[in-house]
Amino acid sequence: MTDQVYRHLRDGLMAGRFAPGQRLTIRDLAEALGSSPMPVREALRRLQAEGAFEFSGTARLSVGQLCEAQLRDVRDARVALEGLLAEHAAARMTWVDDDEVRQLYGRLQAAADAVDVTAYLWTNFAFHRRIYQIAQAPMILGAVENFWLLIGPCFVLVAPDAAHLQRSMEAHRQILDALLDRDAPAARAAVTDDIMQAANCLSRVLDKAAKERSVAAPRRRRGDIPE
Amino acid sequence: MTDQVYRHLRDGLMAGRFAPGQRLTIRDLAEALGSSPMPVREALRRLQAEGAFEFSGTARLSVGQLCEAQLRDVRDARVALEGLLAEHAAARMTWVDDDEVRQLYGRLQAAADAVDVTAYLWTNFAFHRRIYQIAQAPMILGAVENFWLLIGPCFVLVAPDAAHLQRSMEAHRQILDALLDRDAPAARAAVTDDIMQAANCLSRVLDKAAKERSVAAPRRRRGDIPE
DNA sequence: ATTTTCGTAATGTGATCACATATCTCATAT
DNA sequence: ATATGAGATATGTGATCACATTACGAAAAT
Repeated sequence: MTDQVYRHLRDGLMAGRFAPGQRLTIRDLAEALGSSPMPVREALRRLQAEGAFEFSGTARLSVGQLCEAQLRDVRDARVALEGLLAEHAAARMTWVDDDEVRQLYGRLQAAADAVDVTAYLWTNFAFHRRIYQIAQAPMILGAVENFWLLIGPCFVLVAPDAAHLQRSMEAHRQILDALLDRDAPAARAAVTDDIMQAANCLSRVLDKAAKERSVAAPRRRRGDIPE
Repeated sequence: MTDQVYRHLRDGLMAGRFAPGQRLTIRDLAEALGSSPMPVREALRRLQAEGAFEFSGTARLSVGQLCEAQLRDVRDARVALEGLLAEHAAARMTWVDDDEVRQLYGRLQAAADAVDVTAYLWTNFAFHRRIYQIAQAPMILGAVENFWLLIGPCFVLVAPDAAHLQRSMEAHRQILDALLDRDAPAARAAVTDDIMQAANCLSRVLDKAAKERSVAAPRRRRGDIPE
C-alpha cells in the first residue's frame, strides 16, 4: 500500500496538483488517503530521494522548488538524455508504434485546444513516455522521469500561457514527423527544441513572478509561507 | 539517524562492499548498525527508489543487479551526462581546482599501483565527483551519482583485473590533462573513453562469469542463492 | 503599531508490537 | 538418493505510542 500512496503523490506531482514549496503534513496526507502515517512516510522518503519533496531538516515538509540554476541543470540533462532516447526511438520505431504515438498526439492537441492545463501536462508526459519506451532503455527513462517529477509543479505556473501551448504543439508536431520518417537526428533536434522552448517559457514566467512578488511583498514577515 | 544508515549503505555500495544480488535483512542491518529496524527500512526504501536495492515484492530484499541491457543504458546515460559535466568543468576550472584534482589523481594512481580495489573504486568516484562539482550543476551530478550507485557493486567483479586499472589510469591522465588545458572537447572525449573502457571491461568479465557459471552449475537447486 | 516573549499545539522520528506471507528445514514416500 | 509436502521459522509491512523539537499564536512591553 506504500506503492499506492507513492503512485498517488507521483501522479499528482506530474499533473501539477502541487505547488512548488507547498507545505504538507504526513498525518493530513495519511487521513486524506485513508491509511496510517507509516506508508505516507515511506513514500515521502522515496520521493525525497528523488528530490520531489524536501524534509526541511526540522519538522517541515514541503514540495521541492527549483531555483533558476537548477532549472538550467534540469534542462541540460533533459536535452542530453531525452535527445538520446529520441534517437533510439526513431531507430527502433515500428509501424505498430506509429498509431499509438499518433493517437497520443491527437489527445495532446485536444488538450491544448481546450486549454486544459492539467490534462495537457499529463498527456504531454504520456506522449513523451510512450516515445521513449520505444527506445527500450528503461534505466534512462527512469532518470528522465525523475526530472519530470521535479519540473511538474513548476509547469503549473506556465499554465495560463495559451500561446506556449500552441508553440509547444509545433515542436510536438516536428517530433511526430521525425519519428514517422525514422529520422533520428531530426527527432533529437525536435525534442531539444521542445525542451528548450519550455525552459525558456518557464524562465520568463518565473522572472516575471519574482518581480511581481518583490514589488508586492518587499520584505518577508515571520510567519510567511515561502510560496 | 536515518541519514546515518543511508550514508553507510550508500558508501558501502560505492566502495563495492556489496555483491550484486546479495540478500539482506532489515533486522540484521539494524542490529549491525545499532539502531532499530525503522531507520533501516526508510533508508532502504530510499535506496530502492534509486534502484540500488530491490524489494523483490515478497519478503525478499537484495542488492540490485544489472543485466547486460541495463549496463548498456547506464553507460550511455553516463556518457551523455558526465560528458556534459566534463565540458562545464573544463570551462569553469580555476587554478584553485588544479591542485585538488592533481592530488586526487595522485591518490588514484597510488591505489592503482597497490591494486587495492576498494580504495581504487572509492578514490575513482571521489576524483570524478570533485571534477564534476566544478561544473556547478548539482542536479546533474545527483543523477550521475545515482548511476554510480548502481554500477558500484558490479565493479567489484572487475577488481581482479589489474590491467584494466592501469588502462583506466591512462584515461584519467587524459582527463587531468584536458582539464589543466581548459580544453572542454578533450575533457568530454577523455571522460567518454574512461566510461566506455570500463563498460567494455565489465561486459567482458560478466560474459566470462556467465559462461563459467553455466558450466559449473548447469541447473539451479531449490535453495540456491542467485549469486 | 511593531517587536519580543512565552506557552501551547503540532509535526517528524524512533521504537515496539501484531500479522500475513514466503522461505527454509526436516521428515516421509517413491 | 531424490523429490515432495507439511510444520516452523523468519521477514517485510502496517499500526500505534511516546518523545524531542519546532513552529505558531497570543499577549505584553516598547
